[in-house]
Amino acid sequence: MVSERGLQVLRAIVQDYVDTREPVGSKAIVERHAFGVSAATIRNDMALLEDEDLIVAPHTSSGRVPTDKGYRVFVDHLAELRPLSGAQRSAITSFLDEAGDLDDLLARTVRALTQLTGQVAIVQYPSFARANLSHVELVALGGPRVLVVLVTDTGRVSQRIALVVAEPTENDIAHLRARVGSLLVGRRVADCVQQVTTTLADGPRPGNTLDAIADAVLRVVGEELEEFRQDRLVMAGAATLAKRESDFRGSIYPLLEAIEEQVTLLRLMSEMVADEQGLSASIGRENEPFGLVEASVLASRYDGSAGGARVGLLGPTRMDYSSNLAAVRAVAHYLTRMLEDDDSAR
Amino acid sequence: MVSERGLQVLRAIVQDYVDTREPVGSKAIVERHAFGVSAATIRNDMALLEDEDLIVAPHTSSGRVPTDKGYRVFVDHLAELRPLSGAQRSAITSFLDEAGDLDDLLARTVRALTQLTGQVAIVQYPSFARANLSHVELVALGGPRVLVVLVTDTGRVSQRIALVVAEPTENDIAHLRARVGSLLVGRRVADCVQQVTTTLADGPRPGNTLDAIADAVLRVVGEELEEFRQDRLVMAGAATLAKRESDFRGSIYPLLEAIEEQVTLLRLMSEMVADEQGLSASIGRENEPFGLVEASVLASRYDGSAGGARVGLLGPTRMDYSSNLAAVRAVAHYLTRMLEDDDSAR
DNA sequence: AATTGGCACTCAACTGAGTCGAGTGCCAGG
DNA sequence: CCTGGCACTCGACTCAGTTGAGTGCCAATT
Repeated sequence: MVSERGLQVLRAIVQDYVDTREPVGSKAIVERHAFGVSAATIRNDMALLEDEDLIVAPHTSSGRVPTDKGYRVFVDHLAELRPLSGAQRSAITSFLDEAGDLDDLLARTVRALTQLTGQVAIVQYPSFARANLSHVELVALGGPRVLVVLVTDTGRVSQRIALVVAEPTENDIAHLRARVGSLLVGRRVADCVQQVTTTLADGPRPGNTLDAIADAVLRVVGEELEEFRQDRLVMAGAATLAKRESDFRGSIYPLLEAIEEQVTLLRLMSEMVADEQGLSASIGRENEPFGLVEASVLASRYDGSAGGARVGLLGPTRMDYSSNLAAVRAVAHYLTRMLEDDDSAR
Repeated sequence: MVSERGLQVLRAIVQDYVDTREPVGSKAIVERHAFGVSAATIRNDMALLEDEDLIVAPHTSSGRVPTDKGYRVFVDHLAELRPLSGAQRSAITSFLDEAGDLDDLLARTVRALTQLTGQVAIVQYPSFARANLSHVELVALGGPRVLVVLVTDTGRVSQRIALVVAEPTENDIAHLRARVGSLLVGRRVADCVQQVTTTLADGPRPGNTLDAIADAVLRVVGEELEEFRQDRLVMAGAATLAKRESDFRGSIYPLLEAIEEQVTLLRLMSEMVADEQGLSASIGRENEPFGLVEASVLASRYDGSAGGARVGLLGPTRMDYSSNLAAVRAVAHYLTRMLEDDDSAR
């Protein structure tokens, strides 16, 4: 079993290794940290830590490096989150305060987070499945094209063009608007999807032109709603990976690909288990199913009236967990506040 | 002056170097290419090419490598575009045929191009400044929020929410819609911007609530129009840079950053000068003002009823210009065809 | 005048021996 | 349980020597 001092040694190793990028030896530890004991004692502790698979020696005779398990213990038990400086805090708030709509706010959030941490920042769009559909707007664009606009009560808007069989009259449009509106407005997005599919399935074959147009419009509405349910990510700082490249044994290709694909990261983030503070971390090999064995992801829940989602960052396993976790927590905090306060801006 | 055979030697050097990634020597050339002369003769030619700064020897005694100027001559005079295979052509067309709206079409275009070339693919949104505004739609969202939707005759749609001082009535909305519509509908986007700013500047201070609402709406319309004018890029394949990393002497950081920033690439692409086929290339040091000295950009113009823009790719200077230029040309060709044919889908 | 074979020369890349030193494991003594 | 001491390991570095691909140049050939 690892002693209390053993854990302090682990903490020292993690901190120094993150700092210097070099394996940490017993002598370096007694020099940099005020343990009241000799190097030989530290060595004994290190031998125990190695037995527990918390640290490992790259070569028979060199300093030790934390294992993924070591980082995990550090994050769970040893890391003291290093709070942001006042300047940083006010920089974040003023930067986020200037945001216009939701898209802008999230874009600013990732930029702030990547700036703060030097890592790849990620924010998940608030999930809209729980939002209610508040408006359906149809606009004849001339010819066989009808613009369909959906608006939720949480302020998300999306539009798409439906191609219909014939040019609808103003009257047709008004009629359709009423028809679709009564079917969907006021319902939750998740229910709307259901509603649309059953209506399309149950309804009689289109008997006349108007019915055919209605069907086409409904199909487009369905596609659009489907997109509401899909989560999306906003990211920034992908380029920073190139700077940290030496932190990765292999190529950064899988990371860049995951960033481009998004779907892998979405799955990863949604499967992370948060602690009581809403913070979560997935370290190194824990990301094996996602092909990101040399990376860590830190995330925090944030909330808004639309229902929350996650904000976090992606970086090499060898990262400064104390600072980065604190930054993620702070940004999530401010993001939540922005979304609660100022409903109007969304 | 460089002889005709000298140029053939340059071509051979470029091709072999791109192939093998290693400096090519005189002996390798006579082996791989059927020049009817001896290695010594080739050496003489190579000396001349070196005088002209078309090739360079990394070390006193090793094979030669093309200079940026050498690539330039190759691209301008020597490259025979290697046409795509039938399978590739039909893959592109069927992939693009499935596209829904404009966004989807462009997304598919970059994916096809990055697939084809293994490089970073880029497409510039069609410029909308010449398009006409065909619809302005206002929707009261309840409370002080008004949804503003703009539609151009080329099918681009964008929406944004305006915050106004008081909740407008249905009547107010109808009135505003007519007012803004008569001001802008039918005009070219570029003119609309002008129109909005002068109206906002000249008009009297808002005398009543409705005027204040009108002002707020107009301001939002102005912002939205401004965004129409800004060009945007769609990209894919950034991760491929990590694979080709060894082709870059320095870090790929500046490249990833340019990709993330977009604005650099936009400037670069807009300043490229196309040949009579609409193709253009910017090679290595020619990109110095943009900080991309180890990269090349190939681009081609494409056209649509909305007015055209550019599609292209970004990769290391040491790339297969023959294949890549052909791929860019082909993709631009199909994209143009899609945009001409099938106006309805946009 | 262009081409060619021959030849001396250069220089990066590789090899192998030797040294250095940071760091370890272990042990006997405090 | 801690500590100083000590033998040991092994990567990193240095240095000299070798190899070989490739060049530049020149005199001879066509």
